[in-house]
Amino acid sequence: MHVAESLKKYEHPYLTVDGVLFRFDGGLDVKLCRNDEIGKLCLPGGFVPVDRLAVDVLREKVMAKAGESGFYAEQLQTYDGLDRDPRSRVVSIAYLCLTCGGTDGNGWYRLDGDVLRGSDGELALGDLGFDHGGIVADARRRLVNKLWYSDLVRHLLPGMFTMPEIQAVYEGLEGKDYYNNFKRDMGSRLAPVGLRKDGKPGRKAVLYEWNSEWEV
Amino acid sequence: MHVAESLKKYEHPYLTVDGVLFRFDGGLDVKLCRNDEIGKLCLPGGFVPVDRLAVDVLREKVMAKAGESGFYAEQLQTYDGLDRDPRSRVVSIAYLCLTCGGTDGNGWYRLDGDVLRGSDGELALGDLGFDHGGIVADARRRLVNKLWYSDLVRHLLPGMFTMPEIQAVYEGLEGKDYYNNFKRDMGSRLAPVGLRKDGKPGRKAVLYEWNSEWEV
DNA sequence: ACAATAGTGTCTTTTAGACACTATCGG
DNA sequence: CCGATAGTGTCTAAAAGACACTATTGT
Repeated sequence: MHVAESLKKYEHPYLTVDGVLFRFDGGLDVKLCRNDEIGKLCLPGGFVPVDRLAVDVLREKVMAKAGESGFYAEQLQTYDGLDRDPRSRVVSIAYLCLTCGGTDGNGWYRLDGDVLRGSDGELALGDLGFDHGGIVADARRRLVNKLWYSDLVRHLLPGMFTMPEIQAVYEGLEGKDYYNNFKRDMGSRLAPVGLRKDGKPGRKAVLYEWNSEWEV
Repeated sequence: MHVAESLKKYEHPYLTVDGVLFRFDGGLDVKLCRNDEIGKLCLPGGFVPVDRLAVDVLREKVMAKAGESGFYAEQLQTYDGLDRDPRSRVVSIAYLCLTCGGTDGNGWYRLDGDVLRGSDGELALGDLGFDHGGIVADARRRLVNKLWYSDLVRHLLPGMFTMPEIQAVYEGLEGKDYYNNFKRDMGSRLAPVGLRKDGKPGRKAVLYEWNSEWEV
């Protein structure tokens, strides 16, 4: 068609995806991988070609660069600053991604305030490549904001979990104490499916799964 | 640099912006303009060149195609479906835009459920071009969701307004009744700045402005 | 028995919903 | 005075915060 034709020679921005993959294990961890070109830790991601959906490219790149698959992903925001990549104009669609435990044990960094702690030492959010530090901060804010009016937390937990376990996720992410009111506050989100039998002392915990009836 | 070089010949998606500009005047109105190429009503917007910010292009295009300026704008979501534009792969960053009254009186359509009513008749959201019907629906949902935990409503109102006026916006958008509790619910958001003196019968209403101290 | 963990009950405080009533206006 | 419109007070119901207490488990 004629508009598309006239745009053939039109120089337009590159499009990329970046994934902020979180897990929760006593604290919030984010997956990072080293970018050899700029020599910094970055979010996994890559360029979006004409014939592929951003989220599909995301899954492929996160698998290739970070060894993770099977995670939950939803769009976070699109970053289009003119100089976010000094090499050329690159607009990036960022995704908030959640997983439970993770496939590959490497590349996880505990996000504690503005500092990232990994097995190879400690760095600040601002030390990440490009504008990725800000993207991680935005992703965490979104995750925390949506905790109670979405089912995001599901994706940070296994299919079955106990009340103390899910409460620890909420309390860790929100930095607040729900005392013994947590079950009450969960309302109809959870459905009991059994008892946990671990060798530890103390009363056996009831196992729950997410109630599929529940909706935001 | 070498990556950018190697990407020069790489065919990548076009990037556009689309603006969902709302106003509130007894009901929610959205600004649309006719796209002559596809012969349908569409959101105002256009292509993003390499050297410009999406939001700047948005303002320019909304001014050029819809005659509106001075509105509030925040990013809504990015739409990247492979076939959203049959002519070629076009990824669009959509913006939620708000204004009070508007500059140009034309092109406003009352959004009432799924139907759009304008001076030239009535159509459904699904009759808009591309995926713009869905984008409008997403924008309204976002606006309504953020009403209480953001200051979005400011941008739908003039600098000074009365309690019944702002209450009407909330009640119209949420479809619920706040009885006489609205002032209480507004908490510290508003600050009184005078009295409205219109010629109409009834007690004079107190004029308020947004309290700059208040934050989400 | 006891430390450790899970879970229940029950207060108080705060917030939300509903509406009766008072206060001003113009004509 | 009367119909309109704006605004206050108060009562009840529901939700949130805080914590004492009970219930099980392994050692």
